[in-house]
Parts: sequence; structure tokens; C-alpha cells
Amino acid sequence: MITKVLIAEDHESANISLQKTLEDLAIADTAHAYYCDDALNKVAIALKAGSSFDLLITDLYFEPDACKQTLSGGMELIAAARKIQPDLKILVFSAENRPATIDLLYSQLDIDGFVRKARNDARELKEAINEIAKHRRYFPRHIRQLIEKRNVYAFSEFDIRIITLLAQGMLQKDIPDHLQQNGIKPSGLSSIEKRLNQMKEALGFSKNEQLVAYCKDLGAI
Amino acid sequence: MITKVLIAEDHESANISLQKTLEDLAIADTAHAYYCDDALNKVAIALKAGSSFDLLITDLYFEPDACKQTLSGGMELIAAARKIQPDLKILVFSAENRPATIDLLYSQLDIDGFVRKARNDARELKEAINEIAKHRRYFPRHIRQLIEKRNVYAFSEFDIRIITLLAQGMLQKDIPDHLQQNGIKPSGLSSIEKRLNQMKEALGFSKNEQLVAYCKDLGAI
DNA sequence: ACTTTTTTTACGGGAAACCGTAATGGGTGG
DNA sequence: CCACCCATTACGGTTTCCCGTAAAAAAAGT
Repeated sequence: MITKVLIAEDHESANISLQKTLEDLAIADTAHAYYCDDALNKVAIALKAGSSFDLLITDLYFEPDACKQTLSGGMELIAAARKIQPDLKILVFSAENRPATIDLLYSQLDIDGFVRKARNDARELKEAINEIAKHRRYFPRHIRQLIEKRNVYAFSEFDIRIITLLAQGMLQKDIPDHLQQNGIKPSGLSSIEKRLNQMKEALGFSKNEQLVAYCKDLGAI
Repeated sequence: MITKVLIAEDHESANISLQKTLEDLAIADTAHAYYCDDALNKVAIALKAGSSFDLLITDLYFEPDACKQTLSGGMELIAAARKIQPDLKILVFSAENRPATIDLLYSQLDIDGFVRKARNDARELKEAINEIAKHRRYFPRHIRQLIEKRNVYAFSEFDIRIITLLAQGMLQKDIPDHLQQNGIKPSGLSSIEKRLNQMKEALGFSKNEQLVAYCKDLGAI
């Protein structure tokens, strides 16, 4: 049963609607955090006081402002919170729609549910919370489809490095030097060409511009 | 005095918080539209019935779904609504933060206020509505600063077309044929090269890959 | 209608990228 | 130590892209 919830969300309006949604579910014991550091702090304090939170609802992206934060965003908050309270249920509520990121949340950070800020998000929130209360994970079907459809090619660190450099305007012929200076191997121009070709081949592309666009959509760069 | 408000917003959660915020301002007469077409329709009906809306609060981006719409988004809705009811006050509530777009809203579409979905958005909404009720426009300071920066490049239809084709893998040398077949001019290869050069120059880029990455980040393609 | 200005297109030399092939180098097993 | 395999690198020819210049076409001004 979920009775005590922490909402980590910088948007005041999103906080209001989350509050309202929780009220509809008869969950009255809610706390709000507008910054990641504060959220983690509240989790720790509640844990020490023996009245730990059952559920953390968090956004992924927090707008930076004057308050310097040690946690850079929702991802780090999730990892940190799980570290100090492994049984904490976590529901991500975000506008994120890049499959790679959502996939990462499920597979690496092991979250319990993801609801995208979209058309029927309030209804989905309720469904998600109900599912999580029953110790089930909440995977909306359209999210699963996104992940399965897009997960065609797994980029390596090396791949991402090359594409990032291209997207930053570095000439292909200048990449070998750069890689060597950073102690990355292989660094030969032919190796770079080979890698780019394999990626394009695997995805049915013909130009580097397509790779850049694809990686941007995936959130890989 | 503002007493009757129409909310055009596809996100259920945003609708909830807007509703709540309006309640706080003692504005009870609110209507909701989850699609642009429906919003325009409601404006028209209310106008004909002699009980027109005082204020339209609208998002800019509406997620496409099964319901085919004639209005593509908030921009078109604003223009269409103003056309049938010129005295309608319009407040845009959006996550948009590109100065060029916000500037366009004020200078071309002549909106009465813009509140960005961000940290203190609920408070800003109240301020904005109060200002608009006094027939003043609401320009948050940080928005003004964004606009003044102006160091952004405004892409034309033609620019976007070219970059989109590149991002889809079309060879630069094949673009002229494609443009001619679609009756777009100019279509010469030199014109395309010139345009690409101007864009890169304006943004301090050297490669097409950078343009693709930049446009992806902007959501322009 | 004619000139001027601007935009668009055509062309050519040089740089970068693409692609296949060959040579090099570092491990592994014999 | 040698032979072998694999990954990496080097090289040369071709295509595409880049960039400057000039011709042609279109638009604007007189």
C-alpha cells in the first residue's frame, strides 16, 4: 500500500496536478521538492526518522538556477535515492520521449514506472500508481513499442564519440589526431571510416547526416 | 474583468493545474479543449451565443493522434481565434523557450501574455492573468532578455527543406532534381550551396552535420 | 523599353569523403 | 621462434562536396 509520497518536480504547475491526482487516490501524505538535492535530503530524513517514503515521483530534467545542485537531474536522484533506500518505489513523470532514455530507466535504473507528460497523463498516473502499489511495474504499451522499434542498433562508446565529433563540426580527417591525443584507439582514419560504414550499413543509411539525426532522436548524443 | 476562460491544452495534468490556478483567482467559468479544432469551435459557439470568452489560455504544441485536425497547433489556433473574435485576450502557456518563437508570438500574433512552463509557472500564471485583466500585456523579464539576445538564426521553409533532405540521406547533388520535381525554386545546386553556407556562417558552423544536430535540438526538423 | 541591381544558375579547380585493396602490427597457438 | 589470424593502418582512385567566378535570368528602378 502506498501512503507516503515524495514529489520531485521543479514545475509548480506539474506539482499542483500531481498533488490533485494523489488526492483523487486518497493519498494525503505528500511532500514536495523543487530541487533534486532537496528531494534526496527528504528521503534520507524520512528514512532516519523511521517514516520512509513509499513512492518517489520525479521528473528527469530540472531547470538549473541560482541554487547550485550536486545532483544534476532525475537520473542521478533516482540512483542516489535507491542507494540509501533500496525498497523505494520510483515513478518517473517526464516529457521525455526518447526511447534510449526510457529504456535506460527501466533496464539500468530499474524504475517501477514511467508516465509521459502527454494527452492522458493524469489517468495514466493513477493507473501507474495503482500498479506499483500492487508491486507491479508499469509499462505503457506505446512505450514498449517505442523501445522495441528503435532498438535496432546498439552504438558503442566509440561510435558515439565519432558521431559526436562530426556533429560538432570536426572534419573526418582530423578525428584521428583528436583520438590519439585523448588516448583512444583505434585512431586510424580507416578505422573511423569502417565504423561509420558499419553503422550506416546496419541502419540502411547512406550519409553521416542521417546518423547524426538518428542519434539526436535517440538522445544518444 | 476576466470571468470566462477557455483552456486549450492536450496534457491532462496541465489542464488540472490550470483549472486549479483559475479557481484560486475565483474564475469559475472555465471550459476545456484537448484539441485545437475543438478550441476554435468552442470560441465560435460562445461568440454566436453572445457569451464569448474573455481569455484563451493555450499551449503551442499539441500531440497528433488519431483525431485528424485542421489546425496544426497553438499558433494557428491563435490566428484563427483572433480572426473570429478580435478582442479575445490570449495567454500562451508553453514549455517553448526559443526566443525566435516567443518573439513571433508577441510581434506577429500579438498575444497578451506568455508564461513558460517552468519553476514558478503557477505564480506567473496568476500574475499574467491579473495583468491581462487590467488590459496590460505580460512580459516576464527573463523572456524579454531571451528575445533581446537575438543571436538565433531564423530558418526559412527552404532552409528546413534542405536540411531535412540531407538528414534523410539525400546527396547534395541530387537535391536540385528533387526540388524541381516539387516545383520549388530556386533549385540550382549553387543556390543550395549558398544557402547552406549562409546558415553555417550565421551559426559559426563548418559542416552540414552541425546544422542537422542543431535543427534536431531546436525541433526544427 | 532600357538599364541597373539582384537572384539564380552554370562551370571548374581543389579539398574532403568514400571505397576497395594491400601492408603493417600485435597477439595466440603450435 | 615461426606461422597464423585478426584488427588496424596506409595508400590510390573515384565520387561528392566546397568555393570562387562568371554567365544567365529575373526583378526593380528610371
